[in-house]
Amino acid sequence: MKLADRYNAKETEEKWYPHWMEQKYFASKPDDREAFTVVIPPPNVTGILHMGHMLNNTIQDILIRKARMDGKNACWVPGTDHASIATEAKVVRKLREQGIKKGDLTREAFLKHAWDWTDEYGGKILMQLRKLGASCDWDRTAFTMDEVRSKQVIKVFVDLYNKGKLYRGLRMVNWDPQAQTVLSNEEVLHSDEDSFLYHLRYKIDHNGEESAELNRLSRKIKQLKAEVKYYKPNAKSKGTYAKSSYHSLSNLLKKLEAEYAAKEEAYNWLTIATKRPETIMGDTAIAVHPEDPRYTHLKGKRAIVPLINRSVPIIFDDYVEMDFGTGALKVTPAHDPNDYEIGLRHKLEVIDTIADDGKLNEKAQIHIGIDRFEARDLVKNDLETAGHLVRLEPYKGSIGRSERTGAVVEPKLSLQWYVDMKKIAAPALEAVMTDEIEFFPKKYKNTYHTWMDGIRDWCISRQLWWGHQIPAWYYKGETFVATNADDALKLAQAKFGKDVKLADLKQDEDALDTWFSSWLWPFSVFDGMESGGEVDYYYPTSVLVTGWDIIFFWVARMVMAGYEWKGTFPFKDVYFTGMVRDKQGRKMSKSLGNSPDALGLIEDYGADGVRFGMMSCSPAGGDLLFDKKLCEQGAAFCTKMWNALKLIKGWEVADKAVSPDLEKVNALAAKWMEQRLSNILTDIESNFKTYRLSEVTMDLYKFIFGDFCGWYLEIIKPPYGSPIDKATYNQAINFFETLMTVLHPIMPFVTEEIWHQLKDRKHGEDCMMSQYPKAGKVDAAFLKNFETVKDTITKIREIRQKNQLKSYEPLKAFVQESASAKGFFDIDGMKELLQKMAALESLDFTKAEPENTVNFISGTEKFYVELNLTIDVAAEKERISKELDYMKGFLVSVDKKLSNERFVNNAPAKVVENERNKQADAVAKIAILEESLAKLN
RNA sequence: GAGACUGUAGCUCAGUUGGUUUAGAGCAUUACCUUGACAGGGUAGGGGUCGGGGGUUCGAAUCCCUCCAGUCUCACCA
Repeated sequence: MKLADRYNAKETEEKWYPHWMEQKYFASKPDDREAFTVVIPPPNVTGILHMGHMLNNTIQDILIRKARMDGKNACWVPGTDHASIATEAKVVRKLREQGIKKGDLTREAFLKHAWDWTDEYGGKILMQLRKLGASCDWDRTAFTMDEVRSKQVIKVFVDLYNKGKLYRGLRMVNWDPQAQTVLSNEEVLHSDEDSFLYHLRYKIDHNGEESAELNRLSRKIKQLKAEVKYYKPNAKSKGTYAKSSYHSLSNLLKKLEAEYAAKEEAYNWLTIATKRPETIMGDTAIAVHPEDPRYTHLKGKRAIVPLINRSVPIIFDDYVEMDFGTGALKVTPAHDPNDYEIGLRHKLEVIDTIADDGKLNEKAQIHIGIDRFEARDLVKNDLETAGHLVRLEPYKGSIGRSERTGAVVEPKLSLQWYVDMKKIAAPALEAVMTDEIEFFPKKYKNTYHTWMDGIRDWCISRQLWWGHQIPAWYYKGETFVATNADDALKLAQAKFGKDVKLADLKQDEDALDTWFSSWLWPFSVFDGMESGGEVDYYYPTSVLVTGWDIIFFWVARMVMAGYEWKGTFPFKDVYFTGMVRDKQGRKMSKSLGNSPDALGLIEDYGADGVRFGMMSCSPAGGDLLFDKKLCEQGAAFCTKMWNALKLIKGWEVADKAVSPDLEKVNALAAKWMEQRLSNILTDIESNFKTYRLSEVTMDLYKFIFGDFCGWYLEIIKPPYGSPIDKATYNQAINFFETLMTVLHPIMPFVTEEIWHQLKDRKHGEDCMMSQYPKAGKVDAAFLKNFETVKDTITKIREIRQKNQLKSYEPLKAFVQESASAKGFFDIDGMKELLQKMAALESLDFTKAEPENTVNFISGTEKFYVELNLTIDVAAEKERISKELDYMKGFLVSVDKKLSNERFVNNAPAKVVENERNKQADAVAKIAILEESLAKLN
């Protein structure tokens, strides 16, 4: 069969993926092999594939395919999560477009819509993963809200509650007014934003009590005014005395008036600074620092909240920073976590002035029904009009926004469910710190440590319907937590007697945070709460591949869940991928429009091209700057391999080579290939162990492009029109086959295709299921010699190029006779190889420098190439001098080391010996060069 | 405010416990070659005082200190 002229990625992909599926290669059942398990970070069920998914799923697929080829029972479990906030928002929006309000629907009706939506769009992303070549066990596809997973989520909730590690409490929470749900701390993103610090003055309420000092001043001013009037110059006044009295008195009056104004301000007014003037209607105190001298006189006093004229106490609390703002703080316990704490300490009233939707409520008294940000401007205007706005100071401060909706988070007092994290965090922290679970890269241990150390309770209830409804039932102020309503009823009856009926119990309306289901993922996908089933075989999983951005959301919590319910870690290794950025280093985002269409890329460059592109730019852990060019390079790599296949398959095969010399050359090349293969396999194994997959990718790229195609195939390529010998042909096919196996995990499609083209295969014989080769022994001396011959060839090519000789023009060459040179050319095929590759018509030993030649050193040998043209003596001299200088400099540095007694005494023997060899080499080369130079003079 | 990380060729990065030629790769670039697998090719070359300064050491891109520049994470300063 004739091979296609060009490699067709699309055709290949459409051929092999279904074939692998039919053969059930992706499926895994427990057996007596070692398990290699990976659970997919479940993407949002209604999401679409983006670059981040491409990256981390490519990595997972590479690891899984490699493990499978290593003879392990590889199991990659796919699935999706229900993404409660995001999905609910999408469904709500869609309903609104149809003119349906969520509030008008019952929970059941709404959930029906949500399930319809999920069924329609759900799992699309998993179909897209197949295009990438992902070898997931699709029969195991799980969903965080399917029956098996839901059952476990509920069980976990009940279990934690019964163990006292879960509680319901009234706390200051992060409220998302847009999604109208509470959020966990991790779902709030803080960033600095420009705003203002409003300086507002509150009137001090002295309860009718007057200031003696002010009264005294006031009286004085009155007197003075009268005097000033008396001395006011007019027609009758005469003399300088009157005039000067008038001036000094009126100056004094001015001073006193100013003093009065300042004293009056200080006595009657108190200025505070706030970012949120719209919350003053919820103020229930003003706080100052107990040791602030500016405010000591205010002990026991009260202040009047502007606009609504509420009298609130002035309290003293050392939370207040004296040097921030004005040193005085308005206290609004309902709308600020710190104020809430202060409120608790001072038993302050909590007045909640903002409704769930972010609009002011009737408690605010003014601007009711206006959104908080609009209200901010309105209140500011009101305050300005009423003379309470002292000044506006531009201010940059941290603002918390909802990760999902982007809405500014509103602190709010609310009754919610929490996991008591301190009670489950300890083993999870230790596991990572002691490397029982190993992080790649290591630096994330730190991040993890900091977070775990200061861990705060996890708010898990959400005011949403799309999710697992909280299994808590309420009756007469009591809470009954059970896996189902009947069990809850039993609990209630045990407490309140048999008269309690199911209808009397009211189940909590809220749903659970999505992460409360995904943190069970490594065992819930195997229905693994209880042991005895498959979970015993597959758990703990081998490695988790995920972005570092969800280290707290997901990774840390999975570790905790693993220890809590399975008594051990959920995964042995964690490989954190970086974020995919564009080539300018910007985050990929919809608004920037810099995020390439993932499927479009596959369309353009083939799945293998894209996989190569992703891998060649992804150092472990670092962010990767994605450039389409790398995919292009990947696609070109496929073409290169395809062309190599065409070359080999195009050869005519004979029993023997055209000459015995060529057979020797081919045998030598085969030996070299074998050695290099062992060499690279050793590197690949160690790089796989440390997840340096971009190294593996690049090493293979260079090896196949350079060593295999550039050298090996060029060496064995038969002369034009001649056949190749059968042995060499088979070797070449075998090497190629091995290379396809080695590359398969990274580029599965092209390797499968070429692997099949290389030999006739039986049905069910496939590259993806073949065994990954193992490294053999490496003969370092041999490899070094081969490098020397390659170097010699290169140098002869260089001479040709410099002298503008054609690459095929035959040349005569000589080598300086010496023991080492003899040894070198004793290697079978070495001489013939050099002659073939450098197009030499002859290669002979010589004792003296032949006429008309230029020379060079390769390894420790001196070579001469005869040129039938006049040699540019000056240029030659310059070239040799340059090399001589380099060698001399080099020798100096080596000599310096060796003449240093402390080096010789302290450095390891191997290092010293190495230096001695370098020295000897350098001395020999310098001698040769000097001799050549002398000849030219 | 606290902490972490990074700084090596035009770009993106390797450089694995300090010693394998006085620093490597891919891409880009330059010159040349190219009817014999491959212009998505071949051959060769240029390009870096390893952010600056100081120190430890026989020896530093690698360890320590300091400064500079950048990135990120965490944190309740109104």
